[in-house]
Amino acid sequence: MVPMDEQCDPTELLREKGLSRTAPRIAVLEALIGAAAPVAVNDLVAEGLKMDRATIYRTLNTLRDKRLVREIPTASGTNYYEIACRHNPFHPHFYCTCCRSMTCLAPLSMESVNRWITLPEAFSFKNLVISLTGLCERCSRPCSSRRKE
Amino acid sequence: MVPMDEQCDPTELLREKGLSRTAPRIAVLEALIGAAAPVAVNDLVAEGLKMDRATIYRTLNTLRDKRLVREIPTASGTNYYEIACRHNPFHPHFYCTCCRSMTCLAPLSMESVNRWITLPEAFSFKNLVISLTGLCERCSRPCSSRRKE
DNA sequence: CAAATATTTGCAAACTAATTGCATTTATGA
DNA sequence: TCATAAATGCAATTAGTTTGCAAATATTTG
Repeated sequence: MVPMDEQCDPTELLREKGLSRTAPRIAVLEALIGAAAPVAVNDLVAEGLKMDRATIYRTLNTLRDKRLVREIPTASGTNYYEIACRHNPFHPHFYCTCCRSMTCLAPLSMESVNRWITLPEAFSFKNLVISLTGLCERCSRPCSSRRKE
Repeated sequence: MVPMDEQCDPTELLREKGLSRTAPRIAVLEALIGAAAPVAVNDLVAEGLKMDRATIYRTLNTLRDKRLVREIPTASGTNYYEIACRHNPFHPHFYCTCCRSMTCLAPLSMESVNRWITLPEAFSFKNLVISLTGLCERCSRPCSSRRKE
């Protein structure tokens, strides 16, 4: 949960990036700022976001391009999104293939990442994703008899 | 490109994992062993794999579950696959959002990964993916005027 | 080695996530 | 406040992947 202070004020974030402040954009940013972990578009709708799915997708793409949100793909085909302000520094994620929830792991400094991962020159880097998959605490308990793919 | 020796013989790999040796499974394994980088199902078909797409997807899922192949998701919604024998140790990938090609980066020892990424106990780990996105060498050249998303 | 059983494949249809075209609405800047 | 550019909603579409079921293939058993 990211505290909503001046660094994470939707209106301010949009202004800084030169994006127009529309109701949908502010609503999406607020939802992401209030989320405890990355969410999928379905989650946003389920949580009551009252706008067309196409608008949500377009908004998320815009915010991702401006680096206001991070996009985390999963092999199930669903992308997850989280706010990318300085109060939510880069970190790996854990995706539970059973309940399809995402958990944030401990933040990782970019220096340590750069120490281990080197990109050939001439490649222009844009984004990094580190994700683990498996079963979360709840779903790995023996009693739970759900999808274990 | 992985040399096709005894460690990477499709028939042998299937036997070790207790999977029946069917023509489609062998063909998919051969295609992956011969690939220089992770491929998507579309690539396999384009390269001449003569089997139903449903069978390719089912086969890849089976091989992934048995840890014979690694599955690498992308935010574009397409999954990529690579062989996971000992001649192809774990490594991060670079995905070019322009030409949609994947490049393998330098291998990373699991010890170093474990030094930086810790998973809470009670989570059962199954898979790790580290991927960078951006533009590859070719697509980042100024003359190329294609998708730069 | 042949028959019985279990597994896998191909085909068609279905499903999910995400994108797109276009008319309408909303935000911005003079 | 008005003119212009940008963003939204709706409906339709695309792309990737999965699923049910009958036919084919592999494995097991006698």
